[in-house]
Amino acid sequence: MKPDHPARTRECQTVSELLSRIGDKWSVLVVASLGEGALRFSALRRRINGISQKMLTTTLRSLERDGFVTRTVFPTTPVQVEYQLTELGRDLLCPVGALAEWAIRNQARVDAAREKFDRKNKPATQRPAVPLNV
Amino acid sequence: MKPDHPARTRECQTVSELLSRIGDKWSVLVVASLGEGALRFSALRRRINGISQKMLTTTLRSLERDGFVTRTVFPTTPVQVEYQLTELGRDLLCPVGALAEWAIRNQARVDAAREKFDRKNKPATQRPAVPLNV
DNA sequence: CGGGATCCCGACGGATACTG
DNA sequence: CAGTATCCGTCGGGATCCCG
Repeated sequence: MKPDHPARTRECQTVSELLSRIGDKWSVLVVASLGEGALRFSALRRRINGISQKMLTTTLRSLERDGFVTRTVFPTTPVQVEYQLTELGRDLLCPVGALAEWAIRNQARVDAAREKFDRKNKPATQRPAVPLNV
Repeated sequence: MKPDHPARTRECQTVSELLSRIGDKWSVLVVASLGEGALRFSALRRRINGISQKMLTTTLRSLERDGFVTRTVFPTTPVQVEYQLTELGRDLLCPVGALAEWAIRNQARVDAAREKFDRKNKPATQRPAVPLNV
């Protein structure tokens, strides 16, 4: 296939769309947390550490919709809800894991590049912190 | 390392942060477009197809800051600016490519899951399309 | 040509309160 | 316990105009 083949563009958009979904603030953390086994709502929330219950719900719904997790309700009192990766979800963990390794290995390089860029271009972007008491 | 080792959490956050950056609307498309060689601003904009000049600028600045692309200005009249992947940027293309392949291979599965979910849960979320001429 | 500066709007996401 | 509902601020991102 030619580098600038039309289909190439569509494929990139497909990737873009996937990244738009799992590239949000919490999806990857949720999927990774479920990577080692099923978890209940509260357990997930405790494990993820900064997530609000609203965003956990939203994220789980989205992942369920896309077929990455299943949601099982146990009609106890009070209710228990268990979340678990589907086979598609576990499958997704592979390429995401590769990206994860890359991110961990190259984090220092990115940080260094960023510092260098900031030092060079915008030493003046510093906030006055407090504009005094006018 | 234990599955719930504290460092595990930090690593996931690192991955989350990377995804937050390249998971935006255009970064991957830009990086992919530059994957086959350097391009000028206008060429990039023509190639990407729906991007505004503001977002192309913003995205390129961000990628430059993180050390993924270089920006070279040719002081002709009018100016020419060429963008090119760094070694870090080309390196990033590997895991992203893996994710890309996954997205392309499993697109149908995700779409199917989504349709199924929507049919089951929300047949009423359909928009009125056009609210008539009030 | 390659942007910078503004305006504007909708989506994302946090905080809080309430419910089955 | 596992949400839903509401309010609200922030930010992404498009449109438009201008500039060296």
